[in-house]
Amino acid sequence: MSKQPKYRQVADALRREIDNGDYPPGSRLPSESELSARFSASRNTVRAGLNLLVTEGLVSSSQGLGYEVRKHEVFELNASRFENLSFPQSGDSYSTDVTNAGRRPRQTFRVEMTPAPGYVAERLNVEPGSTSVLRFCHRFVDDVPWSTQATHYPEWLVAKGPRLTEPGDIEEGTTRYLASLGVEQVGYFDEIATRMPTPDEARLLEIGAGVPVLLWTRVGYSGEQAIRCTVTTFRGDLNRMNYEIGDLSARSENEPQ
Amino acid sequence: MSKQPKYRQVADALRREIDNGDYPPGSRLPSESELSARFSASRNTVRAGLNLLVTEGLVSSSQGLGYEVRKHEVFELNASRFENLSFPQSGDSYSTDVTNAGRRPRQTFRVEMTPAPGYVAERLNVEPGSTSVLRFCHRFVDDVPWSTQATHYPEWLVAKGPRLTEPGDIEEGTTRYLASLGVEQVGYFDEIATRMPTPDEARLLEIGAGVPVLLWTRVGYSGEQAIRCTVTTFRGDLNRMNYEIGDLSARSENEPQ
DNA sequence: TAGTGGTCTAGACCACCTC
DNA sequence: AGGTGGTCTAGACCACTAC
Repeated sequence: MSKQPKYRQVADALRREIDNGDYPPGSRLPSESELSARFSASRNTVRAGLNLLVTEGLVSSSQGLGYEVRKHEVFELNASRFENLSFPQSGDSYSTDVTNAGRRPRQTFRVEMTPAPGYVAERLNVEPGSTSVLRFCHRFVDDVPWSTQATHYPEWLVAKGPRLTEPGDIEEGTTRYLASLGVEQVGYFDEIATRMPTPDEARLLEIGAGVPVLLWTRVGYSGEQAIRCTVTTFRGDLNRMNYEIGDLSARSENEPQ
Repeated sequence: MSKQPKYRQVADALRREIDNGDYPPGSRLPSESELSARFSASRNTVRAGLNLLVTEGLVSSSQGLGYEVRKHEVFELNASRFENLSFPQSGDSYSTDVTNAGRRPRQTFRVEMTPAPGYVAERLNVEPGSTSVLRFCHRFVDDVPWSTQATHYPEWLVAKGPRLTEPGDIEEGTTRYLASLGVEQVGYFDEIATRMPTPDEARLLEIGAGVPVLLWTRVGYSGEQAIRCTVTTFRGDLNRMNYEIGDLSARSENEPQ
């Protein structure tokens, strides 16, 4: 073992004490000056150590209040059932999911015509920069920013389904609306990635340092044609996704062996 | 617009220049002292700005070398096909996938008997702390640490399949071996989450600051029984997962509309 | 050897929160 | 008012990389 720099010793000691339960989730750490005395280090050095814990997502800090141990409450989203073709739902599946979990959903919504970003154009199989309809949701659970969702529809589809450009919600859901026009989604291609948020994302989702985002890109197909590309950006500390594959009908959830 | 602190101005300016292509991926940023002169700020302030970019995953730094703009090369893993029940593969699916991509796979491997961690016990439906077999892989692509994979099997299954405890690879694959004993995996339950790496994970995967991990937990079922729990920890900057749902057989991948 | 980033200090002043 | 974290400085010394 090589000698660790002092700020790492500070971080390691505090991390151990947090893992150990000395500082449970939601509790406050000692102040910088107390830690400075305890570790015989300058305030700056202690700050460097605390900053490590912040970027690890273990604690958060706020001016005038101190450092708090993060609590993690996770919302799980079933991506196989979500909008599943065999489980048709009425209305907005996000709102029903959240309400079923006993939480209060809220969302802001807007529609705009916009050139398709390269990433989206590629997946919709249209020319980069060609016009697309963007339907954008900013979603909250109990007034905490939870995720953003941006769905792009290609121009040719708007000709068939002009209501896609309507600024308000589509009552029966866009999937159902398109199906009523004979454009039925028969399959999805999902991509999942993670990275640190851009400054814009950090602002929209009120993410502090040390929290990554979970990116979920879903392309919906009707036969050979891609008809939509939905990019959902989740706060990584609050969300988890799951998929069911194959036959899980017999699965028992409770009694241990 | 409120006035930003100086170290944020430094970060914002450099971020804009990076996005703008002034510093392409793989290139080096000016040295701290040069930036210090350019922004009329102390070296410490410039360092605070650069540290922001590091924790955002945009640049990395190394002693004696300077700050380098990260390049992102992503490996995509198809989780619906991977070990898919209808697409049986011979041998190790990881190695074949990587080789098919024209890269060189390498892995270290070990087996141990160990108490099942709470997280795993819950998913295997066994008592927390009861014995399980852990088969652990540390995987590299072209000698870059890529992921770790820990598969736990419950004790009762080892009685049926004693070769699970063999320290070496199982030639035909564990899935196939278990099937030959009448324990066939008929379905999976996948969970996907993200967070910042623990210090241990950061060491194993050689992750610097600003790179989250992607956690993939797969529980395999044979009828009502959970027979394995596999936790894969990916470097978030190098990996992406995808799932295919429904009927994508007609999907066209190339010609724009 | 020269230049780079890594660590550390001591002290100053500001902004925010609680009482 | 007093305590908390947030910002910033000037300077010192160390460790690593390149030449």
